[in-house]
Amino acid sequence: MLGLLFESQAALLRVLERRLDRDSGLSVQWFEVLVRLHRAPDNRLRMSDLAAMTTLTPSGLTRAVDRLEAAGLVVRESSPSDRRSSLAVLTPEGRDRIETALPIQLRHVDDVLGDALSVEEELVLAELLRRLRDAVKPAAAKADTWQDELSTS
Amino acid sequence: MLGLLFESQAALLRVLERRLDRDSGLSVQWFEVLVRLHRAPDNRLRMSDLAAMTTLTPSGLTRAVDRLEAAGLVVRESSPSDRRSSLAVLTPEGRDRIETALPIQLRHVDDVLGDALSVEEELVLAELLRRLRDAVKPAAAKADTWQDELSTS
DNA sequence: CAAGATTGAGCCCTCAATCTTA
DNA sequence: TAAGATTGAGGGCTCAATCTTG
Repeated sequence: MLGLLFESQAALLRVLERRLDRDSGLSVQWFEVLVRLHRAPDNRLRMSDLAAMTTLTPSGLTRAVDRLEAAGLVVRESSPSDRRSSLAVLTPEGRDRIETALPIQLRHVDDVLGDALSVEEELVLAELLRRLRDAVKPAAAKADTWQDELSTS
Repeated sequence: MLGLLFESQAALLRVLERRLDRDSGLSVQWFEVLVRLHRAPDNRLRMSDLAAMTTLTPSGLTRAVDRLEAAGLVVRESSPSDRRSSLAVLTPEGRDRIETALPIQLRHVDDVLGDALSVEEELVLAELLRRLRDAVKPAAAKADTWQDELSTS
């Protein structure tokens, strides 16, 4: 059961990150960050909130945003309310990039999942995984936007 | 749905690898390899088969076995039937190590999963994940031993 | 030429420590 | 003292190329 979770995730990740890189030139981490920012109000999010929403640690997020900034897809702004925190903000170029990549990637997800599960089974799986995640990572439950975007996948 | 799979796996992995390292001094990759060898006939497996059973690529497996060998938990032997392939073999020390670690880690898995899901739900989740994995990584289905070991988890 | 295993190069992540502000 | 973010050190993984054997 635990092994299955790891294996299925790893195998799926292999296939999908390959396609994501080939079609859109993005890593999974970049994709995660850009999707979150794209859905966020005003296209901006605090670094620590972003870290809580993705599979990255705060440290990993810092490095990822460094590279996204160097690539021109994101910029950092300092928070007006709290001088300790900084905000990651999507640039117009980053916006274009994720808006192009998203529908392509969603189609790939459909392809892969559609072969294995029916629509009803996908819903059951999603529900069980949500419960699992919420138990292990409560922080993510608050900002739960992925499945809005990916619910048909 | 896709996001949930990644998130739940990542969050679970964080928690469990922490405990595995603290209690048994093993990484998840080492644990995977040792479990597979422990269950294999004669405690030995070809490198490529081992790679197909774990979340590692052939390349990653080579490095991991290098380190396991340096740690004295595994040794390499050349295959008698095919001079191209080598076999990873569990040492007595490796055997002790995994036999100590396994029950501890299974308890941790129970702790974490038990909070989130009922026994019936775990079975459903396992079945769905198995189908998903088999669709994406057919190679793993052949050597499907994890859930024997972890079915109660 | 294909299969099995390995290595060289490069990338990126994590932990722990550090710096700044609340 | 804690929260937010970052960096220094170290480790490990992947891809692509290579070497050996079938």
